[in-house]
Amino acid sequence: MNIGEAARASGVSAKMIRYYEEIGLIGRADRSAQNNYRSFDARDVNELRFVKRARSLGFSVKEIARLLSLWRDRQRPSREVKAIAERHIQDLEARIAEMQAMADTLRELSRCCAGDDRPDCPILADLARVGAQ
Amino acid sequence: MNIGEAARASGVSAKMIRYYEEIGLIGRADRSAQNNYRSFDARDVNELRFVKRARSLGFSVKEIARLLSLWRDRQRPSREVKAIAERHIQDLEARIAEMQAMADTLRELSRCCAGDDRPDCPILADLARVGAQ
DNA sequence: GTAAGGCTTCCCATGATGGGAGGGTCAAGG
DNA sequence: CCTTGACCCTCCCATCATGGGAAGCCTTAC
Repeated sequence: MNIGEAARASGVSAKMIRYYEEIGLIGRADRSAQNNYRSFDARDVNELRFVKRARSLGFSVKEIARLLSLWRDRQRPSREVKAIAERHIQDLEARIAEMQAMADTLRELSRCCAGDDRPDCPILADLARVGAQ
Repeated sequence: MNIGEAARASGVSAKMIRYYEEIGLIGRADRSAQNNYRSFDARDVNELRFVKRARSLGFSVKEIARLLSLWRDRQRPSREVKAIAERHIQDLEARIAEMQAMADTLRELSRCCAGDDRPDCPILADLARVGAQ
């Protein structure tokens, strides 16, 4: 299977497959001796799908590297996997809370803004406010 | 006022002040003829505080450029400011929803994971799952 | 034989931020 | 007068994951 087909089968772009290989997230693919094309098998595609799914859950490449190695290790303690997941959940929750606070503030400011032809604007007034940053 | 003092007064790092100047978000600061140091006044600091506050609400530099120009324009229609804010709120909401979905999925997987010495792990099982990406 | 499409590598850009090197400037104190 | 420390300057590099695009080789089909 060439890289294009592996990309289609896994949902990871050819560009990203090469990148993941370069940074060592996935192993170096075999090469055809004739044309130097990368060659993938079903195992590789499964690995790429794993990466794809983990990315879609927001894991960083670094976290995925760890998850992949735990996945390969039949003796892994599930504790370690769970710990990575929990840490990531906390990270997501923190970022969500931060953005939620931004959105709440903005909704309130927007609610108070007439949004017409007049120049008076509580949104700008808030941004220009001297106090609390 | 030198850049260090302006940084302290505005909460924007000296590094970022130079960057904002370079990309044209703020005007080029006057320079002392003697030593070529940038020179800031209260007006500049107010502008930097505006930028700082807008960044803390998650606006991109591009959006802030627009907000700054509306702020300077006494004839601005508040409609335009509100439109920018509303778009940004929607953007935030979309990103929050996305991260919320990730967190929900992960919480469920984590809840089902024993997190002990045994290798069985529904989190890895989900990542390795062949179906729906 | 040629055209299309796939593969290769290499370089560049993104967005906002920080780190650090190498070198000029200034003020205070010995 | 000289040193020291605290500024300031510019320039380059790194982050993180992703895509764009160029130049060039290979293969397949017509």
